[in-house]
Amino acid sequence: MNNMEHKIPLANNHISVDCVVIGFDGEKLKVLLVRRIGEDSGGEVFHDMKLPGSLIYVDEDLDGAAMRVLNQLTGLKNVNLMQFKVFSSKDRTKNPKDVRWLERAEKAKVERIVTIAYLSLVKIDRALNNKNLNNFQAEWVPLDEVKDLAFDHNLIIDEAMKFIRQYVEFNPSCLFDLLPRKFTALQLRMLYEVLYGKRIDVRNFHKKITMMEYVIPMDEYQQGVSHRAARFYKFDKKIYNKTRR
Amino acid sequence: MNNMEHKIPLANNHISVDCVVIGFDGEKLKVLLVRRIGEDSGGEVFHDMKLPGSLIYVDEDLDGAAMRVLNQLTGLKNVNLMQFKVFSSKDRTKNPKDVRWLERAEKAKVERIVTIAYLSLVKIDRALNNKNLNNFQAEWVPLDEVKDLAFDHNLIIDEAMKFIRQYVEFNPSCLFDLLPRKFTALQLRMLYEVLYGKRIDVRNFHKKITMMEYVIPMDEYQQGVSHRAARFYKFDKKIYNKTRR
DNA sequence: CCAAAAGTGTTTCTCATACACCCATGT
DNA sequence: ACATGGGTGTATGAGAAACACTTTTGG
Repeated sequence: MNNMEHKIPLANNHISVDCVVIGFDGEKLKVLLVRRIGEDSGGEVFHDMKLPGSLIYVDEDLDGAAMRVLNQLTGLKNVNLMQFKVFSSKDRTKNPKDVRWLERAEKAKVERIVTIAYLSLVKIDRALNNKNLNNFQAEWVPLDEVKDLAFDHNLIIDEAMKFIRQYVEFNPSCLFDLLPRKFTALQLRMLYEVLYGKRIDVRNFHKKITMMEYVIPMDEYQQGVSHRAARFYKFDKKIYNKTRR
Repeated sequence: MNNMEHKIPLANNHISVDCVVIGFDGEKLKVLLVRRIGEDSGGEVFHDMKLPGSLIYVDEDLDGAAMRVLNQLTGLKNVNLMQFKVFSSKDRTKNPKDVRWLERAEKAKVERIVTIAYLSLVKIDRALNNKNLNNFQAEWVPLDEVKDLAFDHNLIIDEAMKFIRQYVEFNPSCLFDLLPRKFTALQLRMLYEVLYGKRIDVRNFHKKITMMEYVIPMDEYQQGVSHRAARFYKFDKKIYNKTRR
């Protein structure tokens, strides 16, 4: 691929995808993790968590592999998957726990795995209670309760969050991927607050919503709440796309 | 790497890095390309251009490989290299020209090459007239004169430009990587104009410069120009880093 | 003195921020 | 009636944008 001097190219690389799937429950951001069962050096069984991921197969490209992982897990299709970073450090597989687990899982010695990290923002209610979540022992874990994960998956999540914050600025529509189809102003505001880690003034926020022509106030209100019912809003993708040209 | 059903993982992947090296000559953006010599289906020799790149070697990670490519070519060290996107589509190596060239260059059948694209912004004057540029038959090509390149390298350059525009917003200091150490207001303005593809009002721009505390006016002026001499400015990284906390 | 580019101020508008009270509903 | 969260308007300041003329220098 180059006309430089030739040394030994790295053959037999392993390429994987890992998916950071983020949901929002109206209060907190959650990440979708799958359970991993392994044995430590003393032969003791341990449980921990990891990001859903997979090596890539011969008949698919990276986007396809990420899509497959996400679909198997959540049953969701047509979600927006964004490739946001590659992790290729040699010591991402240096932990003996991880090495042992890998060699059992892949039945081969693994030198290094280059992983392409994907981010997806999903409606947590649509991806919840799916039987596949049980099959894969998957769980929604609040971001602030994520423990030590396999490999460098904690790092990958951190980078994903940095990416989202930047991405939202340029493409605010992705926020609505996290919210139910009908949502209240409070939900949207909480989402902003939790993403940027600071409080937002309620009145200014209502003005902001009013100025977003693609956030449509509905004639529908909350029901059965023990206080004034909040109005529902919906996101209009067509209007959004128009106003963004 | 996963606990999903197992199909055949893709072994023997090839992983490469490709570097989009951008320079600015005071008027236009240029990209560093290397010449490629191949044979078409009729056995005729053809010349075209490609991005500098390389497969990765066993003893290096991706950032290291990108660094090596850039250093061999330009002699530059300690430049800021940003990994900005992965290209993994199967048909990025579908052009018969490219297939033939690859098989000759790598002396093996190549199914697919996943490439990690890097972006680097450099001072064109420091990386010009380097003897290595001749050794590798490298050339600075104005962005608007780039012809059909090997593989999907045109696409990679397009994506690189999108990336820069976003990146500048968050990290304006990278603009000064493109300019000489001493630069005029015009040069800086042209850089903005060419990046965003629109004209900027001169007076407003001077105000903008004044407000950027990290752009220091010098007591030095242009010499030997047939009109009023422009003042030189310099970029102060220390001040920049302070004002960004 | 002419050509060519450098440099300079004021006004206007938009947008972000700060801030406090009344409204609707269920218990 | 009260507790709970929903919803509203105004005033201020900062930064972006529009706009035209004078200055310096070499030829």
